[in-house]
Amino acid sequence: MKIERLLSILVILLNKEIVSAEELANKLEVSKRTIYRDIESLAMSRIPVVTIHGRHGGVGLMPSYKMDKYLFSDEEKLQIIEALKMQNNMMQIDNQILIEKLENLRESEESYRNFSFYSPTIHREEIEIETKEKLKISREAMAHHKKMKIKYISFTGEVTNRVISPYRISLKDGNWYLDAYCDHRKDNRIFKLTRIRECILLEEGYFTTKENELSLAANYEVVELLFHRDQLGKLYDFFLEEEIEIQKNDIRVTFEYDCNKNLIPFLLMFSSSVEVIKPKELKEKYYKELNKIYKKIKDDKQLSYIP
DNA sequence: ATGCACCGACAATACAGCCG
DNA sequence: CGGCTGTATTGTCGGTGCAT
Repeated sequence: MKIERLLSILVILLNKEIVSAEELANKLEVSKRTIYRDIESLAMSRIPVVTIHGRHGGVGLMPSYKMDKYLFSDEEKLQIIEALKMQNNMMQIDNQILIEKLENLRESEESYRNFSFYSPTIHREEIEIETKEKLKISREAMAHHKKMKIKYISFTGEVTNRVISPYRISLKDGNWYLDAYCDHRKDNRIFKLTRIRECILLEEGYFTTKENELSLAANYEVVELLFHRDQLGKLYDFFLEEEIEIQKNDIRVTFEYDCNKNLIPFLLMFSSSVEVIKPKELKEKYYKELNKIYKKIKDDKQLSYIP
């Protein structure tokens, strides 16, 4: 009977912040004195019971005990720690104390250092440091609803000075982007962090407006490319097993791609080791780009040895 | 001042184990 | 089996101390 009551008290305490001895006594149909003896038994079993004196006082459990024994399993705590570490490494969010608290709550002593988010993007280490600084300013701007003044270089090299109100940071295809309302364009725009050359946090605040999704409707088309055999290793960075067809001398890759997005920079990564089979429009666009490069080399007088 | 946790002392009750 | 004894559990009472 006593054991059953002790368990009942434990369950009640796990579900409530503070319970008075009288409430427990009424619920379990015993006297308050018995409840106090039970609490003493729980405390002797190393269950961290805390009591609060005075008005609105009562009996409760240490919050860490609830977290430790009731809410999360060791595995679940580990997952939270990993997510926090990722936030810490990638976003420079100072949550070290929280991570340590959670690590202390884990049953297992084994430290979890199998994950590293040291360099999450495709950029050089120096660029990564610069980007993290921009991320920090952007986060601060979003947290305090402050505007930012930026110098931005567009894809085509056009330089503009803008005042923006950022509302979202995203990591896509190895690059950081900032979604923001642009005072200059009077519309929402997406800014690639590496192309933000100067960035200052302004005192001027902004009101949160409804975020507009800046995505055009996807328009998928089948793309077929032919790669040189020696590109196979690189191809697995971008394509699925079923999209790659290994042939005798080359590799045929067939995949669906949103033709609103520019595929040319990707193709140029493979220099002469790639050939566009279809669609025809992409092939033409690609050759046009190659022609531009060829013309540039041909016109360079310093390179007299080029035929 | 009041409400509540907390505790000691003592009594009542229930139950198990032992013995004749 | 019935009585005795020891132990565990619980309730009552009265008091102390702390927080509001």
